[in-house]
Amino acid sequence: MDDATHVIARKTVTMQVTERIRSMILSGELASGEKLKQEKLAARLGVSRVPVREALNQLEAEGLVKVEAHKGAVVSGVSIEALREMYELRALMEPWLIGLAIPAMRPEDFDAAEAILDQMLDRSTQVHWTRLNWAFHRTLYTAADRPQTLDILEKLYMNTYRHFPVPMRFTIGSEAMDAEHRHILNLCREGNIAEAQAFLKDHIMRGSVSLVERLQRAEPQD
Amino acid sequence: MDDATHVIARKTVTMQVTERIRSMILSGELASGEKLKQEKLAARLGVSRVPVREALNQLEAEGLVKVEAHKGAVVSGVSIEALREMYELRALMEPWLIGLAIPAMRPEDFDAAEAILDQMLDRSTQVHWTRLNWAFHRTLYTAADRPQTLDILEKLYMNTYRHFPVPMRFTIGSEAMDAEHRHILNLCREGNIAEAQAFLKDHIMRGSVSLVERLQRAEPQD
DNA sequence: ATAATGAATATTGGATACAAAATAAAGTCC
DNA sequence: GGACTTTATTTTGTATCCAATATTCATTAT
Repeated sequence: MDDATHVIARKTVTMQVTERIRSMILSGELASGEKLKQEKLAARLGVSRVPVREALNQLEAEGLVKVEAHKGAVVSGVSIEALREMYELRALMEPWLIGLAIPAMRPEDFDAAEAILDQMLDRSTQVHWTRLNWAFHRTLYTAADRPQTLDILEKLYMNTYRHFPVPMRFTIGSEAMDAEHRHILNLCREGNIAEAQAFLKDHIMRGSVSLVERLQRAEPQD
Repeated sequence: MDDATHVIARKTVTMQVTERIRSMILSGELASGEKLKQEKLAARLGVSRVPVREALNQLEAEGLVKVEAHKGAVVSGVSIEALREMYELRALMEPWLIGLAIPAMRPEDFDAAEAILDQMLDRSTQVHWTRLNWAFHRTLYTAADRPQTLDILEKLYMNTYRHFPVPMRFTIGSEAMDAEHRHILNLCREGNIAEAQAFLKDHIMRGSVSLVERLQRAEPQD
């Protein structure tokens, strides 16, 4: 087990703890519904309870945990309805964003997006597929210069992708998905705003139904 | 179990401090850019620094303060560009929401909305005009049953209305504004989704340009 | 046996104490 | 006199300790 050798300067302990717990949640190491006891986490990370508490509060703001007064924190689960709503929001906001971005996009933006797509084809990096996927989408929107909107979307991403059932995390990086991404990128290159918006919206909604169907099959009740 | 004396308790100190500071910011008692020193606030509220710290972190998540490591917290100002973006987001999300809500709205929803409009005409309550305004809008959207979207919008509201210049806080509750609100409500009653969406969007954008113009006149530079 | 009641334990919330960093204030050198 | 260095003070970050609340578990009564 690696540990302690992580001497991070200029970063507050709370920040480090926050990042650590966040990545444990996003990776699935901490599953939905799991109780996060301050003392256990503090001992495990070699710090006191205070930064752990602040980290848990921070993560609650990000929607990753739910903390109730005097009861403690649990890794937040997400209902199928909530997931649907998140995708609806994405389908609403992202086409709007890309419409603003396209006229402002520069060659380096296209290159950056394409580089990410190439990375996604690399089998060895598939573990991080979800992160690369968001990186790709975000790259398309940066030229729009709407930082608050991006923040909102980033939170939505974190809270959708971490709920992908395990088998799905590997199959989603398929050729079909790659083709869709490259199609979006091409439409951006051509400056075809209307088409890009429409296709992007469909792209997102396809992801939604695909995920929801999987989840409903996995746990029909509950 | 008869006395209604202290039944209100059940609230953690951190929550109380959070609400107190939040209302101080929203009311303008704490102005944008003001430094919020933990010790001062703690002494003023008669608590230790710990709940104050947690409150400041919570308020940062809400966008009301900005806290930098080792430097402290300040009441967050908002640039004109940021305000514009917030209004854009509202103009994007609220028409979508109302489109979902209208088919699901019930008589009591209409009544609740109208009651709020009547309240807004009461001169004595004008101090809370901004809150009533949001209450009205939110009432229009509750039937849509999109809780996460409402949360996002609520944050946006808090961060736009508190930047209204003081004179504006009293003039905005005008007859013209009231007429617009009632027009929106009527369109909902009629089930005229397309018109309601279009008018609502214009309504929001009118608010945006009105606010931005005021702010630019107030502080032309910066 | 089951439900209700009340101690015992575990866990979180808050206060105090200490450490680290930043800001303010002297002091030194040129 | 001004800029840089160094010291002192202030302020925030973290750890430790105590208090409040929730949870568990044994006890008792029905």
